[in-house]
Amino acid sequence: MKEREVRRTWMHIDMDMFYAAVEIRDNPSLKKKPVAVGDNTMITTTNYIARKYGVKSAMPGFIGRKLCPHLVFIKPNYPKYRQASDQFKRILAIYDPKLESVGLDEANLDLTDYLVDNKMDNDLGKIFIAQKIREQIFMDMGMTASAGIACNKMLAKICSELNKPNGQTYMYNDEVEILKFMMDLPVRKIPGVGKVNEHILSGLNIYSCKDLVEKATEVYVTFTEYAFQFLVKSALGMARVMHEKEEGVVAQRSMGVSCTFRPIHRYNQFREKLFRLAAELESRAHQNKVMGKTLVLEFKSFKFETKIKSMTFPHYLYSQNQFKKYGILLLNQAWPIEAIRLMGLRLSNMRDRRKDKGVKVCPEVQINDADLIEPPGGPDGNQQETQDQGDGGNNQEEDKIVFSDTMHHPSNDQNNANLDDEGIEDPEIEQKHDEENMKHAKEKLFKQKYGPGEKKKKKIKGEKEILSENSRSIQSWNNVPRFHMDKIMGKSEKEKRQERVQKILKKQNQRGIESFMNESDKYLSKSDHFVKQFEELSKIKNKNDGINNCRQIRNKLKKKEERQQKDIDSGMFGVPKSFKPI
DNA sequence: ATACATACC
DNA sequence: TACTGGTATGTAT
Repeated sequence: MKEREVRRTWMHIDMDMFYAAVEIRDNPSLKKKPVAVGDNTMITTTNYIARKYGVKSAMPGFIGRKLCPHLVFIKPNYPKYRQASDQFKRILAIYDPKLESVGLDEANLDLTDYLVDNKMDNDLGKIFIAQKIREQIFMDMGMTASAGIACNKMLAKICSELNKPNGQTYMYNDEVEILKFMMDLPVRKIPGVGKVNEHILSGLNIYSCKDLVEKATEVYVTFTEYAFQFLVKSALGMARVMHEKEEGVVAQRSMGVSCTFRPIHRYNQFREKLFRLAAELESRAHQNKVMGKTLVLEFKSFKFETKIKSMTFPHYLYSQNQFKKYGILLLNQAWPIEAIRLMGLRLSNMRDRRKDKGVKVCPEVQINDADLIEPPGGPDGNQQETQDQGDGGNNQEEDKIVFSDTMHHPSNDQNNANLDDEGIEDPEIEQKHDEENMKHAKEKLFKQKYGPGEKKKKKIKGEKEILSENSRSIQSWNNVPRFHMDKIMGKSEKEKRQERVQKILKKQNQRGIESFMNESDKYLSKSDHFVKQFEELSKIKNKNDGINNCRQIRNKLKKKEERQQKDIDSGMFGVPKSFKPI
């Protein structure tokens, strides 16, 4: 990554309580009432009156009602919000045609070009233009928005939160200002640092961005290179300054559907859900004119544990029958499964169907009785009941109805008639592709059962050093911070790392750290201090020390979690004990 | 390539 | 009674 870049201007703009605002606009009598968009199970948005009662988004509706008995619930109307969102984005596109949207109510704009073209590339111009955009939104839509203006996306986003609702915050493009601001900022405010990573950092006694920079060595040893760079750079207020995508169209990488229901456990029920999802996924894939090579089946158990089965095929899939047929393979692979409350089906490894005349396309397959045979393991996932009891007993029939109801070939769909002229190959080839896909799948399943015939050579993976431009977050650690001591024990590895530390300091963060040091006036020399700390840590020759350190942190986290669990169990937060599933 | 975890709205 | 759903992407194996 380059050095700190302060010459560009980004604005992050965010509609205030978007869904609720749309509803209030359409029904002004709601204006003075506490409003929640959502239902009894989940609230998606609330207005500021409801927020005064502590009713917030992502809160179950029944708790919201408890906190605020006269809360007005409104059923979400997503098409309406999408329409409003389009209008919002049309206004923004005047200022940056390449704007990046985040959900329906947020966007990142690179205002640099607009400001330069209009000879407004100065502090006043930037403040003025953000004001103007917000006014235009208010005039056209009757809704307010909040904005943050700064030299990069991350800072702009953080700033947009500071003056809500109907306000804006401008951050000067000045390194000292930025560092001053960042130092007191809790790490959680870094977009990409969520609950878990906040937790892990707290285990290292890191709470503010200042802590993060001061304890960079610990972070370096605890996290991967990639995450380390992300965290330290973010703490210094550095983030990407260029657009993620070159031109217009966003290349969506995966597409999926899922639904939540009362727990089910019978094979027939599973298959029924799968078939519904397949039909839904087909229509989505169709609308977006995409096909995909990888199919992912997701289950969420009654205990809220998520399981995933996925398979990549040699040929592209696009129709519900394909999703059903290959989805069954995934289902059978996972069977038996304990009772679940959610199932999802996702297509990834996607391509645009229209552009792929010569591409390998899986044919419209037929589903026959053989595909509907239950796998070994019985009709129940983990239950002992007999099949005739409960609401799932008659599912064989239900499946057939659902199946035939929704089954149709894409070519029957008038909207998409043109697709088939371009995308589909002749039936013989299609047949061949289906056979190849099946063969592929069977080989996979066989290998999985009996093990691979030949061991693959293990590839030595180079560590990811470059922070990808569109990355937002550090990802999973299995809930436990990993000490990578084993990696740095090897002499050459250690040397390499020390070199990297020097390099990071000299080439990337030096200016940032320098300013930081001047501010805090705590250290004599930036790199000396850093390297010294690193050497101290590297002295831990015994791997067990590293593991013990890791254990300490893990125990800390565990205890904290237990305490929180106790609070929940004891009925704090107004959450009934029965709320936690088993 | 597969499975899983985290994050964001 | 009752804690979403969709997309993206890092990490481990």
